[in-house]
Amino acid sequence: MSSSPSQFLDSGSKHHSYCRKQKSLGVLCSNFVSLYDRDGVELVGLDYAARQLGVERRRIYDIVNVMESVGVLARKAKNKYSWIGFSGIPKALKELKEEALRAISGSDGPCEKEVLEDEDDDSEGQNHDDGDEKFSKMDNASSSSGNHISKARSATDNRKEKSLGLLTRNFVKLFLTSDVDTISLDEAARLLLGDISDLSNMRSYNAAKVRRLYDIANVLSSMSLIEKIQVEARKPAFRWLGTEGKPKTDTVSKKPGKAQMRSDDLKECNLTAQKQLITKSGYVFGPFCPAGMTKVDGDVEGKGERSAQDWESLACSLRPQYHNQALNELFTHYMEAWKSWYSELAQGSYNL
DNA sequence: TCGTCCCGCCAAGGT
DNA sequence: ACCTTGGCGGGACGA
Repeated sequence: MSSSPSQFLDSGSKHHSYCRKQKSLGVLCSNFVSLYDRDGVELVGLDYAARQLGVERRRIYDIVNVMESVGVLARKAKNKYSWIGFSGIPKALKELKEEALRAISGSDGPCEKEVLEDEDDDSEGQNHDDGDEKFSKMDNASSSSGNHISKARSATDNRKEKSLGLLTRNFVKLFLTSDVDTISLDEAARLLLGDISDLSNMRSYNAAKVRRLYDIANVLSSMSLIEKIQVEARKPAFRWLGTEGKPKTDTVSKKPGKAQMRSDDLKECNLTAQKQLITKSGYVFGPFCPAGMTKVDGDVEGKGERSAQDWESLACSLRPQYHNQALNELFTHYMEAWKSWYSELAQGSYNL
């Protein structure tokens, strides 16, 4: 199923072996964004996306889930999402924050447990996250500290509690409600960790969650909502950039917020180039040329056909820097791919 | 060595 | 019954 040639990933892979980096969720997310973040795009078809990006559908779910959690996408129907774009992030974050604050204030009882929206929220999982006052109480979906109380939660709840989307929201809430903008992986894992009651399983459970955290972090950082930093050896952490991590439509070069002016690595960031690549939503991203951009598959997606020239000039003149070095390197690769693709296009008809 | 995280199995949920 | 969704963790990759 993933055999369809990916214009994104395979363009240059014919000659060499497998490269793990090319397959990363972060890169995939970037490509996904490139594919959809343009004028006229309203619907996102999972199949189409998977085909275009040359990945199996399963990967699309991962991306879509975290993107939906931060308001970039909204599920419309089976296989269909509507593209809201980065402009939807502020609102989503606001809601998340309110939700989290409400939980903290515990307006109604103990700590409100995670909203299993569409669910009748049957139990009153109070959470017991021991002592991290600097972080708000996270609604530990699965916490159910009172291993006695809701022991027998429905399988559905159970499943939802562990969803990538929920984990993403909780992860984001950590930042939104705490007074720090950096959280170590350890901390995040611990705070988002569910059931601590069973120590025997804790290790593997935690490990599994950490894996998800990596997934989430990759997607979020590829959207510049967070960035991964290294506090100390072997102690990765995530820094919150939020909506300030990227310029908004009309505030491209406005005064940076706390997060925007991150030091070192970000300093590297080529803001000049970024300014030139503002999408309709004001988001800045790498000009990976999404195959299919010139051709609008009958499938809803991208009515935004834009002249190849536009893209070419973008590709030639811009060279955005990613916080993620891997992305940076990869970008170089894509530039090559782009060039060859474009020359092919220039020569003859390039039919997708 | 060990942090990172791809990959795909397979179960739950939906139609 | 078949399809979609997505949890999950083995194990490969890379620093």
